[in-house]
Amino acid sequence: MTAPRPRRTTLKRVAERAGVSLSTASLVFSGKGPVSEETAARVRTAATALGYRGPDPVASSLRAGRSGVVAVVVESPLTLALRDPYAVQVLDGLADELGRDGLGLLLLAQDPHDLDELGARTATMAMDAAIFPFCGPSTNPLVETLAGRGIPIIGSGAPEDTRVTHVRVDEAAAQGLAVRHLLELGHERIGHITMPLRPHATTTGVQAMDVEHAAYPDARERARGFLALVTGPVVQAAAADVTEGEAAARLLLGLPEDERPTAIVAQSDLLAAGAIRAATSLGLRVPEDLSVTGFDGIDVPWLDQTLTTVDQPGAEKGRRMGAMARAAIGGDAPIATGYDVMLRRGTTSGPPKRLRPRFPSL
Amino acid sequence: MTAPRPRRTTLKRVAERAGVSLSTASLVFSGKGPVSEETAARVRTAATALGYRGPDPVASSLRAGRSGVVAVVVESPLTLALRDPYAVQVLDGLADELGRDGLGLLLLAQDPHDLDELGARTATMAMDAAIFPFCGPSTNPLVETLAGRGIPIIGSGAPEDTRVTHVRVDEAAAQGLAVRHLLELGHERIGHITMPLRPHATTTGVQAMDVEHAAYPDARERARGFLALVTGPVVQAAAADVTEGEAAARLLLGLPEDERPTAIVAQSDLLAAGAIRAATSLGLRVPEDLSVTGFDGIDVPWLDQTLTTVDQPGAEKGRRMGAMARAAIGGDAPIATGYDVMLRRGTTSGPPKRLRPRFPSL
DNA sequence: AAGAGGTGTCGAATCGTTTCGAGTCCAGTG
DNA sequence: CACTGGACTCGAAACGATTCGACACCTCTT
Repeated sequence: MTAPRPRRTTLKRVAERAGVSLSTASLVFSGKGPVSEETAARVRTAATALGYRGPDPVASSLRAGRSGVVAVVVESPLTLALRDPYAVQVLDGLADELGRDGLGLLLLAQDPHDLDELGARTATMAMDAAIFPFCGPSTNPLVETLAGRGIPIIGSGAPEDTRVTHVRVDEAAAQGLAVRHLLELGHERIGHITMPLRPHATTTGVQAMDVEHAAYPDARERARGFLALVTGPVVQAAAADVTEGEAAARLLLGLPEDERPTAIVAQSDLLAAGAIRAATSLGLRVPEDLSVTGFDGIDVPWLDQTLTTVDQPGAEKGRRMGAMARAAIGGDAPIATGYDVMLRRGTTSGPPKRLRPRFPSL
Repeated sequence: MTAPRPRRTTLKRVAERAGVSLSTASLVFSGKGPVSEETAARVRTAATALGYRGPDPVASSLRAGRSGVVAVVVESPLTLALRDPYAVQVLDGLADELGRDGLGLLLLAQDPHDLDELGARTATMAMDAAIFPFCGPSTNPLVETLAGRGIPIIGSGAPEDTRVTHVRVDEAAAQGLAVRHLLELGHERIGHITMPLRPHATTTGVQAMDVEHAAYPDARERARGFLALVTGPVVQAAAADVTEGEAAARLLLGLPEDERPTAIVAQSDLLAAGAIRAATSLGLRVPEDLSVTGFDGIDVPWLDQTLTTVDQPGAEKGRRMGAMARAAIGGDAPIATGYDVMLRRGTTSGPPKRLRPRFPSL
């Protein structure tokens, strides 16, 4: 936003040179009105001669009252958010769907240490809609700014605000699918690894109360879904990645043997992968000694197993949000929709091994 | 681009209501000119009363001749491109640097099956500069469109075009670092795994000629760097990911024992990780039976080893390109720059095991 | 008291399109 | 021949801001 740009060739100059009116020249480029082939050719020749670069998108936008840009807000540094293949899937579906309407995807990464910086940009960047596609915090100051500008906002559960139209998954029920599966297999001691419950989380055991006060709705709902079915130890991971998943699992597996869970329900596939690593390095076999379930249904090609997981097609979710944004831009009031997920059985869950029963059978 | 939007409150109406001129009202919001506190208050009151949402970014852009948007072109579906943590690092650095100037990052994913679709968007979206941050094809039709619009273009080696200003790494020399390292350790049979040499590549052995005709400059240059120092089997991976890296390595390790490489130079860390998996599953130990080197220097937390790799700080590279875009927008002619990388020794390389010497020592 | 130097305010021009309504011209119809 | 209806073209009015230069008006100097 500094030096002045060299003046560009304008449509007006082209029109003058071609000896037609500005309006006619415009018609030639937009192809909207009837223009004789001869005139059109003259205009095109003039354009080429003058090095005209086509209608200025900004001017078109001003006239059209629409910029063709949809903001996608990522509530953390990209390196963190996009570490998860699931997030990338969502983004891909989103980009694809927006592309269908010729809409551009403006990627806004929100630095948790400097929220205001992004606020300024959200206030001054041209956009027709905004999307919060990931499990971000339940409240976000950007919503205020955006809603204030009259920009339609789409989210997936978060932020929790009436001005945000959601693509909603019943996270609690979804997580419950995995727990039920383990219960049916006969597990009695099940541990849970949550995604971060709030910014700057640490990997540590948490209580039901911490869950209730979580800042991130997705993590909270999944944990609620877990706690609704069983009482078991819950550990929060500092980040939804393999390293922290492993650390969290070590906490659970470090319990005395008769308290140690025979199954771990992780809130994401990456966390589950970490749990499997922890088990392996402790000499536990999966699923014989420990069952593990994930969430998302991503590819984990470097894992030797197929995860039992709650399958949540990310690309489809992204597309759904993209379609909602399109609708909102088209002037339709966006409609919140639900979304179904399914349990997919893999090789990482099985019946528990009954070891050293406390009360030997008679 | 369909229904008309409801009219928004304009600055003009605010000015009228506040009883001041349009120019004064503008001054209040931009904070540029001297305005008495009293007048400013009146304007702000009027704005609130009318629900004025602040200056329209599009109108400002038109006036300023600048949109504040930088396009970032990804030459493949996002799921492919962002699978690589290195790419994400670059993107992160880029976003960060652009953010400093309040610039937005417009993410454009180019579907290899429908190049024209993106062409239309590049032609009609507002942007002040464009960046090709990844190892894309050496020629790209978008360059024509963008250059034709007079938009400055930044790239990292690709596309190879005089209208693109590059942040250049001597890829051949960089890859040579890894090869030299292995030669110094005493390896004599070294294999090479390349990233895809062209769109729609398959995992298969390739010849020097294929390398020379590669469509992707980065892969080509690295392979050249390899071939300049040793003659060894070269296998192309269909994608720069773990799965294809493993498949490619199997091809190399399937050679008869006395031709089988004792070391593999991979063009990316993900490929190297795949190679290590292949070795492990074949019962070969790394580095005792096989040395493996990567390229990029990313975190591979699920690997039990530390990769020996050519360290190429991605965030820094992204920042560099972002800074160049900023400069170009500021009106400075962008200057191509070079970039240094270093070999980082890890635990995946060591001296070769001398097995069954053909000429037993006397 | 005249001139210098600030403040605060305003009018008008400009940014580069798109689109609406009206007007011209000409061929076809009754 | 008068009239209707296309096909084509045009002028002018938006779209919503920013900014330059001019103009008051006031307060200090000298």
